[in-house]
Amino acid sequence: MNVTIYDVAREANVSMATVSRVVNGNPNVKPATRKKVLNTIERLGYRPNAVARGLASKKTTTVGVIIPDISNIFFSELARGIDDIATMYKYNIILSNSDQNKEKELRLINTMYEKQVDGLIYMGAEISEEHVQQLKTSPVPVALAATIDSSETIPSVNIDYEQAAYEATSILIENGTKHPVFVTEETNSAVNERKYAGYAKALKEANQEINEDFVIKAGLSYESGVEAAKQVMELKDFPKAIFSASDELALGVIHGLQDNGLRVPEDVEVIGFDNTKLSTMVRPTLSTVVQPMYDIGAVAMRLLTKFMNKETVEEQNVILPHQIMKRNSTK
Amino acid sequence: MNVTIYDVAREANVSMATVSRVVNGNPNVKPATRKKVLNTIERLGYRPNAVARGLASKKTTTVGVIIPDISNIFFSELARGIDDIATMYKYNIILSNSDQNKEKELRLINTMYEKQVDGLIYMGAEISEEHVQQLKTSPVPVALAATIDSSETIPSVNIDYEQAAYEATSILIENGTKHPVFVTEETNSAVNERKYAGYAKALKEANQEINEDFVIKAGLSYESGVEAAKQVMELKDFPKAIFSASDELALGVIHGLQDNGLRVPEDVEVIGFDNTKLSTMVRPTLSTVVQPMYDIGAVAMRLLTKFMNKETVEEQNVILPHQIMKRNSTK
DNA sequence: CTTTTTTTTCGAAAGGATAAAATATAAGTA
DNA sequence: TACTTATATTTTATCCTTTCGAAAAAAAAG
Repeated sequence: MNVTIYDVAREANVSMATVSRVVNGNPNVKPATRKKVLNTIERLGYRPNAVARGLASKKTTTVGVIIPDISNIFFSELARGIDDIATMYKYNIILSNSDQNKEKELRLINTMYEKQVDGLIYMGAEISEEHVQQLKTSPVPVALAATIDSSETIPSVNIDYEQAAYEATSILIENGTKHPVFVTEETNSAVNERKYAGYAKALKEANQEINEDFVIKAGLSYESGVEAAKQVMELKDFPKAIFSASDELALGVIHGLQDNGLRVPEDVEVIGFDNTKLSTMVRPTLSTVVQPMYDIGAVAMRLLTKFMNKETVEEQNVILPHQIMKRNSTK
Repeated sequence: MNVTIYDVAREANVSMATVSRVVNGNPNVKPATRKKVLNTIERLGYRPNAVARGLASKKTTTVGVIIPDISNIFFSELARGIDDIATMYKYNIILSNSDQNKEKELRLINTMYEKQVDGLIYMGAEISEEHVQQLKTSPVPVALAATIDSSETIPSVNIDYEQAAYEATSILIENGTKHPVFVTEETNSAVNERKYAGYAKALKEANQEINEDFVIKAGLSYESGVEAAKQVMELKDFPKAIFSASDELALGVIHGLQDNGLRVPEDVEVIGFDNTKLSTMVRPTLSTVVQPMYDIGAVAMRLLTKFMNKETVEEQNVILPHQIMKRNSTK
């Protein structure tokens, strides 16, 4: 049926091993032989079977990518960074959505192992003990991207969320709002905790006792942001500045405010987080914390290649630089 | 090193075949034996090797997905639909970005074949003769998603782009603009041609001679939209209505207009295409053609499963219904 | 208690490559 | 020319399952 390496070997009058060497670009092949084999391959339309190769070599040149939701603009940007570097190093990615569902996450990790991926990139909010257990006993290298496990035992690539949140909040305080509102995702993740910590730190530094009414737990979506804006307006004497844990939420917040006749930034300032493409797609354009999503994905994948090649890695927990991008939603 | 089916067989005092049957849920196993094997599997921590299985069974339960750019909100939504249905049918997806680069596309198709995917979902703008050739001689089923090959010989899932564009344009005409502007992507794809055809049809029906100055070729991005808005404003006596070939472009157009003091929809109406999440994330909210991206992906994947199961398929070229969502960017 | 039928289980052959050891050929040196 | 050394090539084993025909065991029938 299908043309195999054996067919090529027979037709070219060489052994399978020689064909294999030609296919894999091994230099130990006499030019004349190489040419002969190449011709035969061409003539028969031979296409190497990566599955057979994977079984024999124990390498699939495939890495698993577990992602909360690829249709989310934040994660899709990360995924793009991952895939570009994967391609650069000749890997393909098996991508699966977890919806941050613990069962599904654990199952997916196992599926990836079954599929014999050479490495795994994992993204997710809550890293439970079971997660750590399963990832630490992995048969292949693992790297977390934009994901924190509190034990810090698994290689990862992130920014300094606490510091970033601290800076963002501080800007609002400096601009004159004593106690800004924090609109956060209600997900119970280490990343969120750190953002909160940074927010709290800035308040403390300004000698503000933290008021939990000013911490609004919202969903992940734009609509939750609109909703959150309403909640903010219901606060009596509500603060004139809002720090949002994501850009999408921030957009919702801005529109929620505008829909109720408030002006941004004149009446209320808003600062976002992530610097997704969305941040330039609003009016006013969104001031935000630049989290280099693409780079996080790319660096995580690069890190993974190092592990897969058994290169030595100096620092397993990479912190990428962030910055604050001031646009027009803040003064 | 690794626990294999052979180890399990030995420890459980059965043959490999029996273990295999247990693992695959084959009913022809005595309950007592099943239990014994299951215990051994548990005890040894056996995990089936999907690569070996793939080689032996010639099925990898993996499908290839070639996508222009996963970080694009339109495609990531499609991808999500694909993955959800794939998961439902126990497939995993190998996802690769093509950037609509012909070389890369052709190379990726080949890579997918090498990896022995059980099927392939392809998305891309320009389907050349070579593409058709390579896809038609595929060793596995193929389905196009939101992608048209003019020969219509490859199974596909789309909406009726011409009709949709016709309807969108007609609305603008009915609202009082004799000859709306069409801001389109400059990519030379069959989908774009059909959108143009629909636009032209609506004009013709309104007895308007088509003015090519009113057809503006832009890039794919938001920024191109902003740019396009400027071009529109430079047209003397420019039309008061714009039909944009995508939502992202439309957002750019709206903001480009607003940044120059024009009001939407009072001064200029804008209608988009796709109904991505973006369409509700602008002010005014965007009237647009609803293209069910998620469903297109899902249906394409479903179609593919039918082919992979060798089920008979009534219609290979599926046309999903579209609709017009009127929001606030039109009167 | 045979014989027949049905249900379980086994053994061995694929499946298509790679990898390590062994052999053959070519080139270099004394 | 004979002997090393280096370069090419072949041989054989292995990777881990599934699959299928055959054997064994169990259940049903006579």
